[in-house]
Amino acid sequence: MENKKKSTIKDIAAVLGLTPSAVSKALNDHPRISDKTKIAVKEAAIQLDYQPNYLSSALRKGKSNLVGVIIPRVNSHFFSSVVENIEKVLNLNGYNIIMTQSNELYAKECQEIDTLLKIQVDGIIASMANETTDLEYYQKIKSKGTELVLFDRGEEELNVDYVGIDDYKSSHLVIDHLVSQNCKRIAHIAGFKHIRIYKERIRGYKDALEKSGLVVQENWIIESNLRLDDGRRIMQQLLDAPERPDAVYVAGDIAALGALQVLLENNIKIPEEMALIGFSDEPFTSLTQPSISTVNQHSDQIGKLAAEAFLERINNPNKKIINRIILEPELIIRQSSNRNLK
Amino acid sequence: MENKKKSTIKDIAAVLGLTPSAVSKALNDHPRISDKTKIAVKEAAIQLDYQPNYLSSALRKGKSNLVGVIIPRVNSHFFSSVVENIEKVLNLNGYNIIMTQSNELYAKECQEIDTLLKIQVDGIIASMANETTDLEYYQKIKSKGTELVLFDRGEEELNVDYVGIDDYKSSHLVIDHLVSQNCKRIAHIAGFKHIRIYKERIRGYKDALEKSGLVVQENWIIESNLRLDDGRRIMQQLLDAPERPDAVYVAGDIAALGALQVLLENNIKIPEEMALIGFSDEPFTSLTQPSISTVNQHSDQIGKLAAEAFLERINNPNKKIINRIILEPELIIRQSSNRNLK
DNA sequence: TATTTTTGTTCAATCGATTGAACAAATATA
DNA sequence: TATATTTGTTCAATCGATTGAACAAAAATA
Repeated sequence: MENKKKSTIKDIAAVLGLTPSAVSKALNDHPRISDKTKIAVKEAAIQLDYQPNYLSSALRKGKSNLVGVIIPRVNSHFFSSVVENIEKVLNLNGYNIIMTQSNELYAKECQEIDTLLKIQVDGIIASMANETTDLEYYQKIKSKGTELVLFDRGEEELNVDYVGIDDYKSSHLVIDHLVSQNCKRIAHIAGFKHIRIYKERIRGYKDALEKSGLVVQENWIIESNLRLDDGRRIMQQLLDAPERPDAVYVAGDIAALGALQVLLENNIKIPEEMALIGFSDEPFTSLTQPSISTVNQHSDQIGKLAAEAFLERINNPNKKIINRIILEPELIIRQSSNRNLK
Repeated sequence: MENKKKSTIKDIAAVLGLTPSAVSKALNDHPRISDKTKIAVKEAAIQLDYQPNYLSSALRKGKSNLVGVIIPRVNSHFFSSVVENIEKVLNLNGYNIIMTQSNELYAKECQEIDTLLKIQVDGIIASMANETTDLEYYQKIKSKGTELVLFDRGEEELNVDYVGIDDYKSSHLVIDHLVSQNCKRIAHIAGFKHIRIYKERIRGYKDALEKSGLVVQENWIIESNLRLDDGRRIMQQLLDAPERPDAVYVAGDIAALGALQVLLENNIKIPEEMALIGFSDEPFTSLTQPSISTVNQHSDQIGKLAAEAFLERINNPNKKIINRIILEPELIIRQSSNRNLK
């Protein structure tokens, strides 16, 4: 049962009376090898169930054909969909991916980067953890000569290819819609300002309010980790405040779900008394009662484009231009903010 | 900025006037190397920012120190928690893990196995996809001499180490509890019978009913993929039937959530008119209104034990005994089945 | 002093595949 | 026929680290 002897090019060579190098060249379609030999070698390879030794060829070629993907967490539809699409594109191009998650922790992220560099991946495609402010480890990736592409959460200072959506514009879509629904007092459950995407959403929120002639109240911009509990806690806080908002724009769907729970528990009418909008178009937003309006980030496109950016770079190592691909956000209007529908 | 030259043992040797082999031995604490040399080598290694080349040592030693983990899907608390704990234990022992997901698809699972074998992982820890009935690919892992440990979803015929819970007993806990709540007509939204764990849950369900003197109705055992929609569809079906059950035991939490949604939409009183119990203790079960009773599978323990089983085996390659570790399930009683509380 | 043992290091082969150079044979050209 | 070109294969070095054997020097024993 146990057939542990893996065959090598040496074995094939022995069978056919050739040298290992001839076999190697035949398998790699070297022009100087005759078609007759190539066919014979390839048949023998199948006969012997030959599998190339990845380690040795990677060592020799200085190329592993492995790409590391680092995401904050995996149980989010957005991130797992991005990874799925990265994988799809890279597999077609002979690469395999290694997926790791930082769990939003800087220390874990550093450890994952070290592991990936150790196994000598050809590149890393990453979205940064919430905690990450020190970019030293990302510099390290570049200084080792490993390709780096960031998506969604990425900082401009790193000067690497980036794929994401226009967060500033997303906020405009959200606020304009809420204003059209006649909302006047719009609060924002925000992500942390030190992360670029959340900073942009806050900036867009403020500018869009001013554009519509509404006043920006600083105490209605509340930063958090955007976990379920954060959404619950902050929504309760908003309800308890002397002046209640009549709409809440949450920078993440999970926190929006928490907010929704609190609203339901307090028998607040949605969207009449309070409109609610989330961010990311997680699948559950269409399943809740009422369903939650949200912003579609085009996770499939992001994954595809990030993978292509990596391929582009690995195939043109001395390319100097940095690509920043910014996709158009799309507002998905559901029950939680649509006063006309009800 | 770009400091691409990675240093090797050769560089260290050159600096100290030694040979590469002396350096290698010094770094690996070979007994025949003097302490003086060891210290000098290790200092030079730090000075030169030396990182061992994983590929070359893996090639030479025939050992990658990489373990592949295959799970059906990653956006489930149970699986991601198992992976987290596998990683924790293995990292401490000098291994790194590569996590992949099958998305419950047999074809994807085969592809992932091929990838993992290609990068020559030292072992694979896996939970099988729902679709998988053909065990050929798992045989392949073993025949290549790669260690294999299964958890949760695993088949006995494969004859490999396994970690899971006692599914038969779980059903007894569930049914006994429902009976104690005075439920008489208990339906079972089941997983597919061809998968051992679901078969066991069904067997336990039947036996427990009989033990309590209740009649087993075959049309109240409905197999499915246990997705959210399956739960919704089947619950609706049960509500529309001439005789309604007064309790439903669902073999998965996601499907239980679907069932709960339908019950709420139909204004059925829970647990008075209908009690509901899920399986896996996914975090959301405690967040719903009402919260869902469920079975705790000890994901942390499973991950830890699976990793330890792998280590045990890799350290004793000629060990013949197969370990089957079966953990005790724990019933978590929440609002959806506790008639006394309300 | 001669011989054995211990210690510290170097030598050389190895893991498996790749690749430019070298070489011989076959074919084409002058 | 002599020379140039093309074709098919082998040779040998290489990627970087590891490891048993060999060797020389130092220390211990007879």
